[in-house]
Amino acid sequence: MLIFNTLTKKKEEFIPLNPPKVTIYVCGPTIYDFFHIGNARTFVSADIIRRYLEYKNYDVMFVMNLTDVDDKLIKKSNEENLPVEKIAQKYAEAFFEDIAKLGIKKANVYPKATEHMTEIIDLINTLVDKGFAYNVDGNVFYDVKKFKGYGKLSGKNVEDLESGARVEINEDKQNPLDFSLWKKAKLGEPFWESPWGNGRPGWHIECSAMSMKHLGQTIDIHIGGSDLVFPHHENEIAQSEAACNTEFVKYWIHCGFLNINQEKMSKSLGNFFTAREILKRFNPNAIRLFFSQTHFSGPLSFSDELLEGAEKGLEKIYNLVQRIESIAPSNDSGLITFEQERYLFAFESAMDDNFNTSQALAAIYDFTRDFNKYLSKNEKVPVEVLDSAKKFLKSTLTDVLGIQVFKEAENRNSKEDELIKLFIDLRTKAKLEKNYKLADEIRDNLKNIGVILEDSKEGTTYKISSK
RNA sequence: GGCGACGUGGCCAAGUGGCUAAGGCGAAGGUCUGCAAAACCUUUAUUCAUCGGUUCGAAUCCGAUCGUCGCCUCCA
Repeated sequence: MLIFNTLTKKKEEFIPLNPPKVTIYVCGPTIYDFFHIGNARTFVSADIIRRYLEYKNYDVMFVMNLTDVDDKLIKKSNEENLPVEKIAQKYAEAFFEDIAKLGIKKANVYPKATEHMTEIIDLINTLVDKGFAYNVDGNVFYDVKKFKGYGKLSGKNVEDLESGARVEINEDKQNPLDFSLWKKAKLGEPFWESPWGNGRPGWHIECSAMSMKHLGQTIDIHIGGSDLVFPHHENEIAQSEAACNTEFVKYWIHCGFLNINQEKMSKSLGNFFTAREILKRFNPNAIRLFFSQTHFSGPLSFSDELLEGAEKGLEKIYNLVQRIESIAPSNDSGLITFEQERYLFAFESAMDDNFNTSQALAAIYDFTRDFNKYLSKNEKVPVEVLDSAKKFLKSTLTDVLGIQVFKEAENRNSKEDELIKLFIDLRTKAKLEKNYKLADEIRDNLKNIGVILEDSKEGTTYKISSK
């Protein structure tokens, strides 16, 4: 299995530190607002990576942090006149609701910065003791020049960055690139006691501390958006490796942005939709399919039209699932079978190559087309064929890509089912009497309430519109 | 200014040295149907931004040009 590693800029064979265990850390949200659909893309991508590793029988330990104290939270707290904890609590709840709707599997741990102050302070202490950090009047900074490997992830060097001159000017810093490990509390800000006085941690240090605490000094995979490569992840490496003298992360995985009109969707540009809004308008399975159509590392443009296209694709798969479920399996011998191994092979080969979901989907669509064809040609279908088809769709779409396809049918209410069948019978009678006007009226009216009738040789079936 | 990514059919998007350039959406025609829908079939890129080069052979490697975007400041 190959994974593209941002650190080496190459696809590398994936060899976990302690197989079958795999440790994954994902940079989660700062819980000061609802997350947007671009954030959702990264969360879903990380979820698919995790699901595929589990599919491959790895024992995955998955950690996603929640940043619950920082400048943005403090700002929001002032705006809404609520304590920082309340803001954090509110948006943490919203976060869990939204990721559940998106079908994202729960992490093993969701560590929060405020619950790891001891670990954070210990880590800063180590860095100060080792001479990698310095204290200026209660503000502790990391001394970038002390860490030889600084820039190895982002491909930047300290000199280039200095000449860039876009770095914030702070007279306390020895070097403009040095970053905060501990921020001295200003009046009215939340604070924790520390050897350097009251204050709070800088943004980068929490990830180092929490990753170490929950997953160990060296982890297998660290996932985040491309905009975190520099400075966030670069700084995490500097902190962790300086403190531990061991490699921090074996494989760095970065996700591409969601673009609107060819521009990055971001809070600061204001061109974003919250995942919440989008979930109100689109089926979460269609959203996940939409994400999977493009490789996670590249940019993905976002629009209603594109999402509607994904909905149509999903519909095609739903139709096949429904068709499979409506068929009575046969136990006759000598029936024609369907060879489905090659589709699974194609799917796995694609996923093995750096989680190439768009190629993996092609295998699923090929299966969909060919299996539809098989069903049309064969009146009787053996039990094993139906079972293996279901198994294929479930393990590829649902288990790995997180797209639910079998749920709809299970949720069908039996009263509703009887009622609809009553209408179908009435319409069938009308059709026999060649009363097509009435037949069409029944069909049209049912369609208007989201029940779609389909005639075939075997009779009329119905499906509930996915919208 | 420094660093980096990308440019494939009407749209989205795989493929990154060698079988007929995946797949989805859309469009057109057809099979089936009372008509639809669904499903299936056919058509829709002699060509991969442009121009050069390397090679027996390039969308894929190299160079130049044009265009788009990102990071260097909080950001997934």
